[in-house]
Amino acid sequence: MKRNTWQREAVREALDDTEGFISAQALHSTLHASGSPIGLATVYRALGDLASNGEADSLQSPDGEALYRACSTTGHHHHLICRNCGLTVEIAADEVEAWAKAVAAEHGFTGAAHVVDVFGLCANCTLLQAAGDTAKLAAAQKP
Amino acid sequence: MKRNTWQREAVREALDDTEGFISAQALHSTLHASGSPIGLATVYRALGDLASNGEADSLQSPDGEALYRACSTTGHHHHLICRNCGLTVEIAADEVEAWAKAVAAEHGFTGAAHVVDVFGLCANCTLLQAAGDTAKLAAAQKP
DNA sequence: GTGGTTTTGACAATCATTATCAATAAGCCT
DNA sequence: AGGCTTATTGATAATGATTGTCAAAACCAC
Ligand SMILES: [Zn+2]
Ligand SMILES: [Zn+2]
Ligand SMILES: [Zn+2]
Ligand SMILES: [Zn+2]
Repeated sequence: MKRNTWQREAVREALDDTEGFISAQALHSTLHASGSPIGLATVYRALGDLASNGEADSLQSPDGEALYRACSTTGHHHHLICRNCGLTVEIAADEVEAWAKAVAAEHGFTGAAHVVDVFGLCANCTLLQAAGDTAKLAAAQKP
Repeated sequence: MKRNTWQREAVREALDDTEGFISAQALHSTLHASGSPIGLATVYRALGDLASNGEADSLQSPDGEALYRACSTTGHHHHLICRNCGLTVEIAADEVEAWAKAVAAEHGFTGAAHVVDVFGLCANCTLLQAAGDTAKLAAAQKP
């Protein structure tokens, strides 16, 4: 049977307190920084479980790292992510869902799943960059 | 200046001879198997260069491995990929391009790029699976 | 051909993630 | 509350992909 531990709850809360997507490593650092003695392997396991349960969304960063996020939207959706500060917007796109389904069917593919993410610079980070304010840009940068 | 070496050409040709997406490691194995003494680091570098030049497409596999492919379509496009045998179909989708651009603009994001891939079981692999022919399924499986 | 510069490749180093496995602690029963 | 069974934890080792290093080899313009 599945047991409730403070570790799992700590990971869930830390993820809730995080605005954008975050890696297992970074979340572990955050937890440690706030005094939690939770182990790294446990963070990996908890995040994996949350993702399986659908309580967290996960995606691969452009450089191949797995990132997680506790999304407010419960159903299937996609993300618009700032590549500097990590700010994330949840996007529902029935249009894209239909397209993905149609494309797979058209070519005889079954059991189709899709990966759809948009990465860019959010309005704020764009301003900072335009102003050449590298200091603030770096400060806003996600870990 | 950029120099021409048989190694780079070997990687380009090996990639051309590969039907679906392939990892650097797998391509290196393939090359070795066909008698080439090319080094692993060189394969990584060559694939990275090809991807930068736009001569190859790259994407992150669901488990975070970087995969490469020499696509016939020159322009921007996306992929429908069999998760068993690697069979890949190139897909142009103006609809999705427009959507991605609109979504980014709507939220004030700039310099937007997008990741759009569809994974599924191709018609052939679907048949094999339906027939419970695990042997052939495994045989068709990509390395 | 020669020489300056780029590229290669064996190997070490890094980084994320997973496997181990003994010690711990949840939940259940009494 | 105390004890038992077993899922869970966490320190650490192991794995696997990718990148860094740097001396030796290969290109190419002259
Ligand atoms: Zn931002
Ligand atoms: Zn979708
Ligand atoms: Zn297939
Ligand atoms: Zn596109």
